[in-house]
Amino acid sequence: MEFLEAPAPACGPLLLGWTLLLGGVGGRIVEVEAYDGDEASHAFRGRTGRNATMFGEAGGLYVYRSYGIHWCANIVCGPVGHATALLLRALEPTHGLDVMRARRGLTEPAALCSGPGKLTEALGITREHDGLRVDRSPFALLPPEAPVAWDATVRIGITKAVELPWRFVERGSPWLSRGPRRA
DNA sequence: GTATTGATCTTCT
DNA sequence: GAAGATCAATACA
Repeated sequence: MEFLEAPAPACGPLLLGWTLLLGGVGGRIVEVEAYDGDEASHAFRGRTGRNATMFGEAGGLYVYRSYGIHWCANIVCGPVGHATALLLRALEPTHGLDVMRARRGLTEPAALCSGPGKLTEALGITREHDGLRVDRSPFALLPPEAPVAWDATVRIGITKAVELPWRFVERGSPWLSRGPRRA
């Protein structure tokens, strides 16, 4: 996990293929977005109550409420105080499929974790997990078994700094979030 | 198939 | 008081 000490845009491709588990439930990371001091970052205007976790150690989990309905989870990168993080946008479900299906009320595996709000619901991530480390219980972060081929595209769902190519996806993965357009 | 909108709440201005 | 790193349902072609 030493690679997380770098700013998020450099960490992004390296995080693809890792397996994130919460209580033994989760999957391979196939889509992330980097935020690093740009206008779309929650930390753009400095430290606040909400984004305090982003200013902490690399490997921490920054969880926030999105649109009043969903939770979104980031893995904090960079040196302490840099406030750079990777938004988890999609997982390939590999562990605890039955649990995730029950939480999401679905039978369709392709829709279990194909979006930031979906994967937090599937894993059961909430505000309680804000500030916890992804490499310690109840979380686990397992390295990729093989190198991952990836592409960089523009980020999704934001209104500022739209042009930065800071969305990283596993090439050809069928588990990606939908977004306005595919990569 | 694509486009539009409602749900619902925390945070910051 | 407005905006927002979303999702799912509905409306239209």
